[in-house]
Amino acid sequence: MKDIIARLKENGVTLTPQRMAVTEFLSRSRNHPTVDEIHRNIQRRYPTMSVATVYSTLKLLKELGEIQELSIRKRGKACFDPNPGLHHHLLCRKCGKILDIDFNHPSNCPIMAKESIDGCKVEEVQAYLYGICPECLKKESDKKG
Amino acid sequence: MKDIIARLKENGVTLTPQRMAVTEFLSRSRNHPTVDEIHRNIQRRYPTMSVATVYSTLKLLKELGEIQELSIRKRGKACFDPNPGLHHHLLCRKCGKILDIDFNHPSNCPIMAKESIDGCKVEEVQAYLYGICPECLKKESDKKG
DNA sequence: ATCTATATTTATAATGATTATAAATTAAGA
DNA sequence: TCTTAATTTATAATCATTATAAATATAGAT
Ligand SMILES: [Mn+2]
Ligand SMILES: [Mn+2]
Ligand SMILES: [Zn+2]
Ligand SMILES: [Zn+2]
Repeated sequence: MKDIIARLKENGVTLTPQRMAVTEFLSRSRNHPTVDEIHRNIQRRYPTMSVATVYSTLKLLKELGEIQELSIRKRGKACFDPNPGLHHHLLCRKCGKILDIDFNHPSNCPIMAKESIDGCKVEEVQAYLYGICPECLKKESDKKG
Repeated sequence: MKDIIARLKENGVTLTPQRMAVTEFLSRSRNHPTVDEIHRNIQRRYPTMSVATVYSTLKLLKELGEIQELSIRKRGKACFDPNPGLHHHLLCRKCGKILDIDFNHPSNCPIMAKESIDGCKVEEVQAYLYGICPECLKKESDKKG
């Protein structure tokens, strides 16, 4: 958190209260919030906060490599990940939660090698899995006995 | 092609000229066309073809597992893949082409194992890579000498 | 072949997340 | 404090997709 703020300053970013609020909210976040969720949460303490500013701040943070954007909800809202590092995600079809999928060794997953695949230069990877999360699987098996 | 038609019949699908046209166009396709591209191409021979029917036919083919939909162009148009089997894709940032990325052995890529990862039941996988295709890489290196 | 009920297609409007715009406000530096 | 540039805000525009309802086509029965 402190780090992000420091890096933003280094990059000459004006640290407005709105930008601080978005950055702070995201870095606290353990899930992958949407623009709406971010906006609503900040508005509770900062009623004049506009959704346009949330968009612009997220764009800024993304361009600086501090966060990443996920398009896992195909035509739905984008979600934002305070962790910009390469990892995969699973969208649970029962509860809608988005889980981090980490292959403990990047070497286990060839698309995490980045660099070059099939003669293509690979600059970004988004791997989206769709299925059912452990919690929902448990609920299902409990119901069935 | 003949196979798809046969399977559609088996599933009790009414084979209208419009549905035939979409199915035929897709199965001929070696790339990953958008709704627009499909519509425009069919309209040349079938001027009354509506875009709504392209949408509805694609939905049908997808539900029957004959094609798959890609959301690799994040907030842009969806593209459709006549090959419903699991494989990855790369979107070239220079030319916009979408390439198939095939790891020759599915065992090389753990997210192709499907079944279960990290206690999650995995039902679908979409791996989107972003970068530069071999053709565009060549053009770049040619320019530089 | 004709009729009828059902399914499909078509044109059109509605949706909804995101982006663009321009006026109002704020921040930074002189 | 004053001035200029950057940022925020409210609002409108965009655009792929989905919903709707009337028109048309299909399939099965007569
Ligand atoms: Mn994540
Ligand atoms: Mn493909
Ligand atoms: Zn779940
Ligand atoms: Zn290319």
